[in-house]
This record gives sequence, C-alpha cells and structure tokens, in this order.
Amino acid sequence: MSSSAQKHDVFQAIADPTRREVLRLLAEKERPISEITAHFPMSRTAIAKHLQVLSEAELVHGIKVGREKIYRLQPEPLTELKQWLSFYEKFWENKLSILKHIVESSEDQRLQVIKSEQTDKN
Amino acid sequence: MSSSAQKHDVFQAIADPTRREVLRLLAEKERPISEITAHFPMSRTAIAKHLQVLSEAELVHGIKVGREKIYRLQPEPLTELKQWLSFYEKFWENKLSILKHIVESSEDQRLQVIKSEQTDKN
DNA sequence: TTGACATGAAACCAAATGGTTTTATATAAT
DNA sequence: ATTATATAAAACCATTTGGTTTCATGTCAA
Repeated sequence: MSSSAQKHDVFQAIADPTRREVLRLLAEKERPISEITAHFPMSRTAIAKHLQVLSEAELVHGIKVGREKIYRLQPEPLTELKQWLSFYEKFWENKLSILKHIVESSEDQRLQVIKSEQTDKN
Repeated sequence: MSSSAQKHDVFQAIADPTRREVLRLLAEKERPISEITAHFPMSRTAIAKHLQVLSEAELVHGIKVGREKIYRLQPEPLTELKQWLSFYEKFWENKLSILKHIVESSEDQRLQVIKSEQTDKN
C-alpha cells in the first residue's frame, strides 16, 4: 500500500470507497483507529494504511492520546477538488438553458459542441 | 489496465493525472485519439486505455468517424462528485473565510471564461 | 491497387494497491 | 507486576494499474 512521502493527493485519496467511508465516519466525529475499524469487514492494519493515505493527502490528522491514536477530519484539501470541479460545471449547467442563448449565438467551436449535444441525436 | 464491465466509477476515473488532463483537452473540443496522444509523452495505446477507463465512467464518449474515433466530453457523471463534495462543504465554509473567498473568486473566473469564449476565437 | 494512417487487440511487464499475518512496543487497568 | 488493549512496523501476497511492444484490420489517398 506504500506510505512513503508525498505520494498521495486528494484525487487518489478519495478514489477508494473504503477511504470515502472513513471520511464520512470522521465527518460525524473524531475516532480512534479501532473504532473506525469496527465499521469495516477488514483488519485494523488495513484501515491504518488507509488512514495513512488519507493523512498524506492531509484529509485527516491523527494525534496520539494515551494508547489510542485519534483521527479527525481535515476537509481543507477538498477545496482543490471543488475548484477542479467548478471548471466543468459550465458544461452541464448550461443544459438548464441559462446560457442557452449565448451558446446558440456563439461561433466558438467548443460551445458549438455543447450546442449540438442539446439538439443532436445522431 | 483492465477494461471489463462496470469496474470504473467517476472517483477512480479522475484519480489519474493523465486522465484529468485528457478531460481538460476534451473540454476544449472533441478530438480523435491520435490528437489527444500528441499532448502526452506516452504511446497511443496507453491513451486509448485511459479513454476506455473514462468511457466506463461515462465521462467521455467516442464515435467512429471514418478511420478515426472521435471522443467528446460527457460531464454529467461529475454531478455525482459534486454531490459528494457538497456534503463536506459545511466542514470548511464557516471555518476558513479566506479559503471561502478564493473559492468564490474562482467561480467568478469561471463566468469570465465563458464570457471570453464568446469573443476569443473571433 | 497500393500504401499510409488510425485504431483495435493481445501479450507482456514492473510497480502500485489493498489486503493479510506476525511480531514488537507502549499504555491502561486490575 | 501482570495482563489486556491500542497501535506500529515489517514481511508477504494476489490483483490491479499504467505502461510497453507487436500484430491485425479498416479506411483514406494517390
């Protein structure tokens, strides 16, 4: 599963369903590893490695408290995802016709593609 | 690289930087495989497989035109990502107002992009 | 018709991924 | 002091991933 260095970014981190579920659990509240593990049909070690990946992406942060390591959500890196997504929103939002007249009067090739998607049926 | 069936979802599809760049290229305009390949330091076969993954996630769609296969962006599955993200927004929005402003200004930029597209190519 | 072009398909490969088991160590509870 | 708890670290493993090379096929152009 690796672990070394800066290898994992937020896109990779959320690609795995188990890790997304871990994030959801930590969104509710901070939890120690063993408590997180209890929600999955796999070993604590496996979950610990998932937490490492999430930690490299800085989506979670764990602190030692006594013999437990308590993880909490750190959602900030998701802003990168949001910004990435925002670029693509125009490609589906216009289908709600807000930009429809702009698209139809444009000579722009890219926007013509969008326009043809609306009428076409090839 | 696999290919069989419904194996790839949108989260996995966008996890790879090459595939994100492919999406960006297709956001500009539809393109045949060879044209996409020209933007990368890898073989056409590799790009073709990336396109398969994107196709399984229904983020792109390719049609045969003559001897070319022309791919175009299909952004709809990204709404799933947006929905997933929206759940986490409340965890940072009232927490870091500076980041909030950055995100908002990037939305402004998106609108400016659309606006400039109307005149850019003419 | 003969190439050149664009893609498809298959076999192959190294590295990464997602898991396991085993062993060790620190802390808590009795 | 002893034992149970919580985690860490390492070795191991099968499958997937991201790439390659090679060969086959369909289409356009001269």
